[in-house]
Amino acid sequence: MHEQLTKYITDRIQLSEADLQKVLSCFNILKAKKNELVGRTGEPSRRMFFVNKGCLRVYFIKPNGREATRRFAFENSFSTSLTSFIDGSLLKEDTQAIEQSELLYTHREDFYSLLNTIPGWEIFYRGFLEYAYLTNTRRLEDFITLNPRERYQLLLKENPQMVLRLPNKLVANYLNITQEALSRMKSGM
Amino acid sequence: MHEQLTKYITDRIQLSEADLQKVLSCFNILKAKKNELVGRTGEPSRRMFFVNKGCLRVYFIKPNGREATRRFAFENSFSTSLTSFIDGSLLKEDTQAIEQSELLYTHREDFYSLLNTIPGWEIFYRGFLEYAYLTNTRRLEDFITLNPRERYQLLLKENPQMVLRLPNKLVANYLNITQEALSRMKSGM
DNA sequence: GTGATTATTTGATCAGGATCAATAATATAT
DNA sequence: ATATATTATTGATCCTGATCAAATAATCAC
Repeated sequence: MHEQLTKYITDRIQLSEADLQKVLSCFNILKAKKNELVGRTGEPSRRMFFVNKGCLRVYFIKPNGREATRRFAFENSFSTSLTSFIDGSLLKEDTQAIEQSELLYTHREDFYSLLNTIPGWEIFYRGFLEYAYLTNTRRLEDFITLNPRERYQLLLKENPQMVLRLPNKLVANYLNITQEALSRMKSGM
Repeated sequence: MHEQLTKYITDRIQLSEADLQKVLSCFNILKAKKNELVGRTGEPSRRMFFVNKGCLRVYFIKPNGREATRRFAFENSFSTSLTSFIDGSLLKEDTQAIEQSELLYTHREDFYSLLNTIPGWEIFYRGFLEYAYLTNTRRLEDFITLNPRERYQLLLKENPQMVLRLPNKLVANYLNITQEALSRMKSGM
């Protein structure tokens, strides 16, 4: 059950067998049904998820009441509502399993205690933060430099599986365009 | 010369006097003239700046040849081209002193060696990364949820000194709108 | 201080994508 | 399997902010 997570971690940092077991013991299993929310706005629980199978979607509600997708997390990736995870505040986003999913999760408190007890874990978290920053920066840059059509073409080029795997509605939402506009783009107009 | 930096650091982490001196000794002084570039796209040098006085602007060139402002850094804040600082790659952005400025800087190599030699420094950097992530996330959210007019109004509300201090051209660029549009917004249409 | 450059304002036009509406296709539940 | 709900497509219209252009105003360099 923890093989994928083990590989993910040991690919990134070096840990003694004992420390690795200590880390793994902080992760619990959670099976989520399609469309189930595993994190809800306003909840105090901040969990860090690792996706074994399936897909998570983090989104928030815009002032106009519509949803805005923050990101997707597919197999073998970590996902959390990082803004709340960082400062311990209540969740400001929902996290939804958009497919039937198999997740591992650790509570914020356990995660942070690992930072103090396992030397390598600070490096792991640093790497996580750096990667999160890079990803975010790239996404912001895409919004600043590209129009909707160009954003779609970039996604298609760099993440074709996302376009294939997800319903139009979610792809459009992630690109911050209407599904009508995406539909027209796909049909090549 | 290092008083502001000392305060900035000691407000955030606890350091022995010896460690503090070790940190401070890594920072050099740089006076920059208005419009001078203190970091250029393609350069190998990755420096972390602390603004004692003046203002830095980080920007990159869009595919269409125009500039896009990543952020401004005013007095008492750190600034670096973080994407290159993180992975050691060549600079992908310019950093410009938009006013006559007084800067302290440390080289990436020195900064990273502090991470290994001074225990508290890892915490300092973690805080820096977390803050950078939060800032970036908020900015991305603004682009996703607000139209140009609303972005301007938000900036005016949350950062009025930025609108007052900077030329329209740069404010507009930061908001990713044309200066014509900003001019019309300011005149209240 | 004067000329030259750069920034701001104002006007006219245009286009991309949003919105609204209706239908068709899929997926879901019982 | 059928009914229901959700998602996708297509069409018509509209609106915001971009673009282009020209005139002023403000800065800068010498």
